[in-house]
Amino acid sequence: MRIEDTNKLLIDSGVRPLRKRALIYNYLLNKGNHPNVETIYLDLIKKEPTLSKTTIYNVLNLLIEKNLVQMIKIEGTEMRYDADVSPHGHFKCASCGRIFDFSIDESEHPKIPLEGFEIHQRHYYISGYCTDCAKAKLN
Amino acid sequence: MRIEDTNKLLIDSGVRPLRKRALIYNYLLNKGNHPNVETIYLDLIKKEPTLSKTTIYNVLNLLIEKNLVQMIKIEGTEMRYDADVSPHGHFKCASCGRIFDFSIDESEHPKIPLEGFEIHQRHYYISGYCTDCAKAKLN
DNA sequence: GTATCTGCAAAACATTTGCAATTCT
DNA sequence: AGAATTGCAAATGTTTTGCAGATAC
Repeated sequence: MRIEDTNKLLIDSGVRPLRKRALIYNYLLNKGNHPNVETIYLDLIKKEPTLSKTTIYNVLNLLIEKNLVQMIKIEGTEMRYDADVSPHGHFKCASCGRIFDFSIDESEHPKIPLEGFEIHQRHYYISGYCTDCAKAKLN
Repeated sequence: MRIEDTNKLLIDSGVRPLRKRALIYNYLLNKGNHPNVETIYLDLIKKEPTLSKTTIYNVLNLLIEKNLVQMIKIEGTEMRYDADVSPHGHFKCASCGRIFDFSIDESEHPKIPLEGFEIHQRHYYISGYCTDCAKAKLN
């Protein structure tokens, strides 16, 4: 996705499309993985040497508030960030560390046996071995 | 559960049933909630004044390794700990902060559309408002 | 008696905050 | 110009680590 299209998405959500904001959001949209702040920082300072981690935190928190990005808590102590806010699950491979997205059909969401509870968000996290690592283990 | 029974569980999992280990595991088993390290510490030093947080971290990491305890990452940056390692979900109330357990029937687990992946753990986290807070909001 | 465990203090990280400088319109 | 944003440095909060002393068997 081009920066201009990213700007448009920001404007549509009531966020002023500032240069560094758009850069960070564009990065998340295009990479499609689930980077931590460190990775975002190291990747982006190549093209934007004055970018700081504080700004990355600021922007991410803003984008989360505007529901353009979601936090993923699948790694140890750090947060991962995902520009795909549609309902989907995450699989973390315990061996290679990669995180895989998978879709969950609406009809497949487990019923929550909690009477009168109001559900806002669902997070489905799976851990185990991905195909590659499961195969490698057999050898 | 009595300490003697906790000791037995530890031995069955190949863990030497040391005094402070058993104390911490027994606490988690009996409380049945999802305390953070701070809460465990404050509760247990009442009866075991020489207990340190370092030991709590050490013991928890050992119990996790032995699959007697699982980490729950539903709060901001801190870890919560749960001695119930059977498959179940957690609901976090965004208003009062309480965490509720709920069971998920085996047949209800969503199918994971990832060919050849080996699943070890499933975490299902829901956030929203609990019944009490949902009602309070209406007033 | 020896290996293991514990606990203090310090280190290591991730994230937030205060505030002055910069940028945007 | 004026309001919002940025970035440095410091603060905060959680978890880990190094190592000396204590404990278990």
